[in-house]
Amino acid sequence: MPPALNYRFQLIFIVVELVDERRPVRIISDRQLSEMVSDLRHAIERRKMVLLIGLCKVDYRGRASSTLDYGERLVILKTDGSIQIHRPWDVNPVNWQPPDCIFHVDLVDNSFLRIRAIRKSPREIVDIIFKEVYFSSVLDLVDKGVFSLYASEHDMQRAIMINPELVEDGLRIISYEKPVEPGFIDLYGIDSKGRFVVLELKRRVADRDAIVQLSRYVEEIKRRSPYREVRGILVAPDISRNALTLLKTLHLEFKRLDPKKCAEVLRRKVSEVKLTDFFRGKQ
Amino acid sequence: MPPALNYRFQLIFIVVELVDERRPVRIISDRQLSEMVSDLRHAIERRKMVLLIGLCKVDYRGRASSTLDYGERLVILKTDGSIQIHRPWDVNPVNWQPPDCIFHVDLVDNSFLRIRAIRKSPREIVDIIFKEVYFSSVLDLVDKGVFSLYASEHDMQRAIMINPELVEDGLRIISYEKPVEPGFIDLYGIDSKGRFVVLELKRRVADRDAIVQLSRYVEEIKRRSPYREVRGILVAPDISRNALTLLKTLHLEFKRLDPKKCAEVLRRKVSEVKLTDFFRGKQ
DNA sequence: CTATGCATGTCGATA
DNA sequence: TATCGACGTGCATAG
Repeated sequence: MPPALNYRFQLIFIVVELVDERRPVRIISDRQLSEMVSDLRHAIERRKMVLLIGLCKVDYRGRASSTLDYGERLVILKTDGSIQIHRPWDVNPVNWQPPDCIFHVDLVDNSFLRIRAIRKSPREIVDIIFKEVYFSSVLDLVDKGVFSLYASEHDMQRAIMINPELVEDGLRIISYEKPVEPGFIDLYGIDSKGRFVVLELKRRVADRDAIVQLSRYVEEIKRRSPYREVRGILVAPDISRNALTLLKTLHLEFKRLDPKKCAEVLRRKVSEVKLTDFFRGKQ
Repeated sequence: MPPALNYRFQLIFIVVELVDERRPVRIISDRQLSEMVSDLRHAIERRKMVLLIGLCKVDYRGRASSTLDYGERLVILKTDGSIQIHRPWDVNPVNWQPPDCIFHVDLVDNSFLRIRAIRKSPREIVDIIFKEVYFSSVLDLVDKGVFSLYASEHDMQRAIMINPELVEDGLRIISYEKPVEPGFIDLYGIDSKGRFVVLELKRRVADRDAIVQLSRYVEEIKRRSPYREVRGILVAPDISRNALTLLKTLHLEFKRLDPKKCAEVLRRKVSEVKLTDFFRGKQ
C-alpha cells in the first residue's frame, strides 16, 4: 500500500502596495468631448481643481446679467466650488461665481461642452459654452503654506494700543472697537489733559467718508458726555484735500501715520517678546 | 580664338510661406530650469499669457506686505502685464499685481525659478520663488468677444432718462451727473408741480450712506434755490431699515425700482430703435 | 437673514 | 497724478 500522500497547501498572500508618484497635474485634453464630460464630472465630484482653455461664450444671470461672445479663455474651477473665467488680459475674471456653487457639466447639441455654475443665494447662474477645448487638466494641489499680511488697519490698531505715542504723547487707550450707535469706534482714549479722544484709523489716504464716519462717532460721544471735552483724530498715512477741508470745518484733527511703521513697531514688539521668552524660559 | 563665353545667371527666389496651424497652448514643462527661464523670458517679451503650476513661496512688499510659505499653486501672467497667484481655493488670488508690471525671470541659487513682478506707482514688488515647476505653458489666446453687462446703475440712469415715469408720473429729467459742491447728482429734474427733484440711484439695497449722500445734494440745491421747493428721492430696489428711518427723519422719499426692470426698458427701447431704423432706413 | 466696515480692494472718469 | 464714487464689489463679523 502506498503511503498516503499528504499534501499541504500553504497560501501565501503577497501584498503589493502600488506607490505611484503623485501627479499634481493630469492633462485630459485630446479626448472625445463625451470622454471629457465624464472626466470633468469625475474631477468635480472629487472636488479637484480644474483648468480649461478653449473657445467659449459666457452668460450670467443673477444680481445683474451679462453676455460674453465667443473668444479664447481660461476657465478655473476650484476645490471650494468657485469658478472664474479669465480673458488674456485683466487681473479680474470677466465672469465668476463665488465658493459653494453647484457645477453641472453637459454636452449640448452633441458638440458643445457646457459648464454651468449655480449659486443658491442670491440665485445666480453662469453658463459657459465651449465650442472647442484646446486644453484641460485636473490639478491635485497641496497648499498648506501660511499667508501673513502686514500693515493692515488691524495692525495699526494693535500698534497704537501698544504704543499710543505713535499718535500723541500722553495718550492712553481705554477701549477698542467700542460699540456706539452707528457702529464701532476704532480706538478710544483719554489725552494728557483728560479729554476724551475718538480715533478713526485708515490704512490709506483718508477721504471725506472717513471724516463723516469720525464725525458721527465724536457727536455720539459728545452727546453721551456733555461735560467732557471730546477730540476726534483721524489717523492715516495721508488725507485728501476735500477731506482735510471738511475735517477743519468740523474741528477734527489729523495725525499722519504710516501703516508700515505700525507693522514695524509690531515686528519689534514680537522680537522683544521672543527675547524675553528666551531669557526667562529657555535659560 | 575660341568664342567668348557668355554666361548669364538668372537668380530666381522662391518664397515659401510656412503656414503652420496656430497652437493656442504650448506646454513647456519637463525642461531644464535654465531652458525654462529662457522660454519664459521669450514668452514674456512677446506679451504672451503664461501659466505656471508648481511648489512656490511668495513675498509681497508695497502698499502692504505679505509672506506666503511654500505650497502648490497656479500662477497666471497675462498679456497686460498683470499677474496672479492662485491657491486651490478662493475666487480671489492670494497675491497679485495689477496690469503694467515689469516681469523678471531668474534662476536663483542655480535651482530655484524666481518670477518678480514690479509695479512702478505705487512701488510694489511680488516675488515668487519656485522650488519645483510641475507644469508650465505659454498661451496665445485670441479673444475679441464683446462683453455686455446689464442692470448696472448706469442702466438705471439711462432707463429713467428715457422713461421718467419709472420713478413718477409727470417727472421731467433736466440733467444727469449734475456737478454740485460735494460731488455729482445722479439725476436732476422737475416734478409735475414744478418742484426740483434730486434723484440718488442705487442698484442694490440702499444703506444709510446713500441717504447721507442724497441729503447733502438736496441741501446744496436748497441753498442754491431758496425760493423753490426741493424734493430728494432715493431710487433703489430696496432700502435698509436704518436707512429708511434716517430717510424719514430728513423728509426724503424712497422709490422702489429694480435695476433689472430698467435693463428691460432699455432692451425694449433698443428694439424700438432698431425697428425704427428698419422702417426708415432699410426699407 | 440684515447691517456694518475693511480691502494690497479694482476700475474708470475727471480735474 | 490725486480724487471720487461705483462695483454682479467680496469678505468677515456681529446681532
